[in-house]
Amino acid sequence: MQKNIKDAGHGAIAAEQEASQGLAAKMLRGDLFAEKCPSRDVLKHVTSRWGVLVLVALLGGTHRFSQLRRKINGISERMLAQTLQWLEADGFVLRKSYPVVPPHVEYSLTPSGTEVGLQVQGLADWIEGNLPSILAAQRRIDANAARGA
Amino acid sequence: MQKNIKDAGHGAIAAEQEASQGLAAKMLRGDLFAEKCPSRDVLKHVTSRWGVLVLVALLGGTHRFSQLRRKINGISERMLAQTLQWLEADGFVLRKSYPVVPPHVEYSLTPSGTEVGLQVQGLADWIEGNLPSILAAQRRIDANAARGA
DNA sequence: CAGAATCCGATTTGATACTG
DNA sequence: CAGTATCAAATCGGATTCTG
Repeated sequence: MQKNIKDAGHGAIAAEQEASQGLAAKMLRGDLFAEKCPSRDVLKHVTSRWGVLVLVALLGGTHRFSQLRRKINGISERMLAQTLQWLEADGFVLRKSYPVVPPHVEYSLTPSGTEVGLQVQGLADWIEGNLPSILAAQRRIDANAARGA
Repeated sequence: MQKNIKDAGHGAIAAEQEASQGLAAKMLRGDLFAEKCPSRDVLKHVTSRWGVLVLVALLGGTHRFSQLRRKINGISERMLAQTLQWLEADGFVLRKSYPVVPPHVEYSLTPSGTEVGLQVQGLADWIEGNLPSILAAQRRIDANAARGA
């Protein structure tokens, strides 16, 4: 493999698809299985450790920074800020800053953000709802593994 | 913060919920907003860098190790093995090993795995389908930021 | 309050080489 | 083919400190 993948900016999908499917410049959809497709970055932000939680939290409505921090138990200021910036840069989160004496900033989902939010909420809900059976399966499996797979 | 969070095993949800909602030992559902809830680990595996791709790939049917490796462009052997083990331990992936001369191993989704798979596929599809507009939004946003938000 | 900046340990990830 | 072992690099992520 070459080392110069650095130049593969956003035009990557086009190049990638052109190579694999012969499509022209007008790209219609991303391909997560393609190594250099920008969609991978978006997926990375959304599915980052805190991305899912932030999106689900914001589905509940506009929140302030410390509101989110309290709601998402265990997140640090650094990671919350970072995650919000990623999601904002992708156009999923809208940041509104009010120039008042004690700073006041509100975060909400854009229409686009609401759509991804709903997708990840589906996943989050499924996991929360099926946790008991997942834990049971985990126990069955490594009880089995312990005895020699 | 204490350092001994190590002891917080799987009983964490019960303790967590008991503390916040007064529930008894019989846990009915996980809570991703709770710091020590095991559901966070499951989410971590599923949304890990390659977890989503592996699940979506397996929705397409049974695959062998190297089939997956070829399909999921850019994944290393190490990470594919690791990811498959996580998903297997959570009961999402079924590993069948045939004791033949050139080793032959097949991976498929369990019923439970198919369900999570469909959830993540929803997300994956949305991202792939909306990539163009996401990229456009990204450009608008940092063009704006460049000029001074 | 809402962050930015810095320090630094813990994880993750990837090449590479080796094995049943 | 289907991995495991090992090492080095990159990144993640938290605690702390500082600012408007």
